[in-house]
Amino acid sequence: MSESTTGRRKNLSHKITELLAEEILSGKLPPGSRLLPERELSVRFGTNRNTLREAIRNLENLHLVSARQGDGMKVLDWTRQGEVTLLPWFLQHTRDLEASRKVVEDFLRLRRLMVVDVCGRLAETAGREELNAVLELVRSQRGNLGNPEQLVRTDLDIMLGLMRAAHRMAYLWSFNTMVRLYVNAVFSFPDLWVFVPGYVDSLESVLLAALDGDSSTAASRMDRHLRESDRLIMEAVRNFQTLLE
Amino acid sequence: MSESTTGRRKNLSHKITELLAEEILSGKLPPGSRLLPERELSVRFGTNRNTLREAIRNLENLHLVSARQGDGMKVLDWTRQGEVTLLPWFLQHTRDLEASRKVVEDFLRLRRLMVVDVCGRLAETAGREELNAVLELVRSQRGNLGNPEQLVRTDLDIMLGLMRAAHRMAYLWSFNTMVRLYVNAVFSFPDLWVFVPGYVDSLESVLLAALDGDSSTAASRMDRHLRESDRLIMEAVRNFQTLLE
DNA sequence: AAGAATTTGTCCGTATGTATG
DNA sequence: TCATACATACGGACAAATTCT
Repeated sequence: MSESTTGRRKNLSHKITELLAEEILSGKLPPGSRLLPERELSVRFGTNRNTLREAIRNLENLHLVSARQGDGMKVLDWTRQGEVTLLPWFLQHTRDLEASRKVVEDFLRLRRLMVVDVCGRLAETAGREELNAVLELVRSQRGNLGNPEQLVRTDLDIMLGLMRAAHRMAYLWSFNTMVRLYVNAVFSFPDLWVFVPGYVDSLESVLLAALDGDSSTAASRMDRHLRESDRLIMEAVRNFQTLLE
Repeated sequence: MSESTTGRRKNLSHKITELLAEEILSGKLPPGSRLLPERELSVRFGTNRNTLREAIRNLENLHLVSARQGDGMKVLDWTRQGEVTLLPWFLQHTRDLEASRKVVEDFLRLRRLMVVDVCGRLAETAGREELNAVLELVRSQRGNLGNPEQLVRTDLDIMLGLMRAAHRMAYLWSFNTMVRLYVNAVFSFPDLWVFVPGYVDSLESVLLAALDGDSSTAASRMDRHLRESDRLIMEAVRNFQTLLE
């Protein structure tokens, strides 16, 4: 399912995955309902069993359906059993604006928790060179103020840089997964490219505190920064959703 | 890759995935090195191209390798670009005990961050019936004190129950992913089935605070509980690793 | 600059195994 | 016991992208 995060050309099985995911996430195929057998589905979509099975496997990886040998395929209760990779699919196919707003809100909140936690031990885990490298990245943002897309892109790099600097692989890998899910969404909606006033100064002060050996100050500054940033983003989301109605 | 989380029989492509992952994670195939072409690899593993491509796709999903049409396949810098799903693979194939210890530590820490955060708004987001259901689950643990495996299993259910009760899909789905990665590891090592003294009382007091409308007390209690629990688990990990040396 | 060689991407058809009801 | 339905594996053909000559 890395196709959903990269911008690659879509193959047939991916298109079928989207069609079936749409039917499931929109409620047309509710949890518990059974899918047609593979052979019949492959006829319905005008393809062969192998290609269709590709699509089924994608749906299984999203925990949208489960297939049992000898039995058949049924739709799972994805609201309870879904995987994190389901997030972009959900946002794309649901028509429940309130639910998708909550998903974005929680997603930002998770990001904040992780980043702030990492900042809280930055001085102990990161080397000065690494911190300086991120600081330089932050300062380079002054030159990007006229280029929103570059601003967003570098902002993600800064967060990733902090994760890398902290040398916590589990955090970095979890963050990688989240960022990859997020990046497509954020680049699809320029309306959400929102930055707080004093953006560069805020982040700069975080790095300076860390370089000063004061992790807890770094953490509290990052917390304040992200809370404000997330608040603006959620405001933008609401405005954007209002336009859709 | 759901095969790695479920206990299904391993097919050929999965075995090939493990062989190649082992070579990569052990450093035999370092980042930047190129893999043999698909056709040659399929011969080397005594299979056909399609089955081998299955394995390659698994490695791509783990962000261990990338394949480019017309070019070839190369090993990625997985320490920087790995996905969260790489965690169990890393733990299984690395021989770096210190690194794997840190991974487990961070994993537990992530769990704590998420669970505590959810507890911090439990009274506002969860219904009384849901909280009572989790409370009942907690109390049922008294009857499982002689059955460690059931204790572990229900402990996971309690955490998942809290996530569900809070009605935050992004949290629940992220947590689902983490739990599924964790569950195999934890059930493979009974040495790590460690529970703090007063386990049931601790969790009970969390739920009672939430039912009392006091989310912040619930959160701080859960924080204390998980810090102590994680500390014991890490101690068990260290003891276990000492035996391996 | 053009074309040949190499390599992955996509899709199809088929045969056989295995779990389920 | 038997039919059904998914699971696995193999082989082949052609398309598309890249690299090299």
